[in-house]
Amino acid sequence: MPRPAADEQIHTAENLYREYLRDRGLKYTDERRMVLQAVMKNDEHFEAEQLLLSMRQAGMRVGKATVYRTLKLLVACGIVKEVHFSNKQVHYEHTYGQDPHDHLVCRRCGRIIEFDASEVLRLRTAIAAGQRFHALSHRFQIIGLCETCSRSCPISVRVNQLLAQKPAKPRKKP
Amino acid sequence: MPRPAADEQIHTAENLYREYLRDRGLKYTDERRMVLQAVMKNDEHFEAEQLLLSMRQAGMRVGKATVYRTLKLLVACGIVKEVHFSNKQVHYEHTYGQDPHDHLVCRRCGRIIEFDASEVLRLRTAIAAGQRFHALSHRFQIIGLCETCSRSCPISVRVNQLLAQKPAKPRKKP
DNA sequence: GTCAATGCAAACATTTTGCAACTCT
DNA sequence: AGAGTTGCAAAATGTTTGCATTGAC
Repeated sequence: MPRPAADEQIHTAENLYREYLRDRGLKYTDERRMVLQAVMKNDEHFEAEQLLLSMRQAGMRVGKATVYRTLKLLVACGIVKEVHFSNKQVHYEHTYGQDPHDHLVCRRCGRIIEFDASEVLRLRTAIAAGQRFHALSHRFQIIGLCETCSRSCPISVRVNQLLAQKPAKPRKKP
Repeated sequence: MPRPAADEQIHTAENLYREYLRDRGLKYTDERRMVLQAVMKNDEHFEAEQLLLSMRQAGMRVGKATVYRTLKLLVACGIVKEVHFSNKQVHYEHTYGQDPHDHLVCRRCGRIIEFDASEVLRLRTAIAAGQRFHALSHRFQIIGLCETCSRSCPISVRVNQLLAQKPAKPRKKP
């Protein structure tokens, strides 16, 4: 499960990206190149804001809007994929050159475990065929408890975890 | 693919809900009852704001915050499930008493097609077992083009659809 | 020279929160 | 009576947009 990509891969991805842009009269700017690099060099999973931060810390100067705009491009050309782990921000992962995989998400500790997606792909093909649907991609995640949490986590605790409503504060009286 | 639930089902769901609340010292209020009813009677898929609106149109008086808070409860006790169709709001669906299913999402026209999830469940069990993971639920969607769109939609158009960035203007040649 | 891209700040949309008043149990 | 709940409006998020300026081709 390699996190950051090798330089080699970055290069191939860059070519794909460049071609994608050229083909539709878009420009290959410094910013777009930098975002691609940052995406490929960072952890596999990330969020937009996080990416922006890590880029700035690395001394690159980019605007937030550019990051958001560029991520869309990268998604469109298939180098990056959107993942919805939480209900808040979108998460991204660079999938270029990675083996297809999906995720197990631990509801308690948030751990993300990847697993090989071959079977899922097979199933997806079968289902799509049955519905005359032209499948292009999929999202699959299994939600539950990882080994550690399922051992240490009595049901009552689990249930309260689920209850997102805030702990119901102490009350003062008039 | 029944959209609204039968009164019978609403009743059973209500009991489950009630018990869930009682078990942890929460109260079964009018608002909570109304939200449940609205959820079950409306279309299978909906968004929070939409639900609020339909409730108000039906003459019920509830605050937005209550709707959001109650939806969380309903998710927690398994009557409602969150679905991420778009990157904007969360969508919900009431799953109580419905056959387990997942979705095909047409990228072009947004159509949602449901399919039986038995195979997915089987696969999920196998995968979870292999990773010593305790699966509780899953999210699965296949993204692509529905039959109609895949016929009428030349590649170039598809690609521009993907490109969420606004400009994506026509290209003229030098 | 053109047309597209950038950065910024303002706009947006959705969801969450603090708090006083209120209600179930 | 008292813990939990509500509604409201304000706050918090995360993401998008308008526009003047800058930059790629």
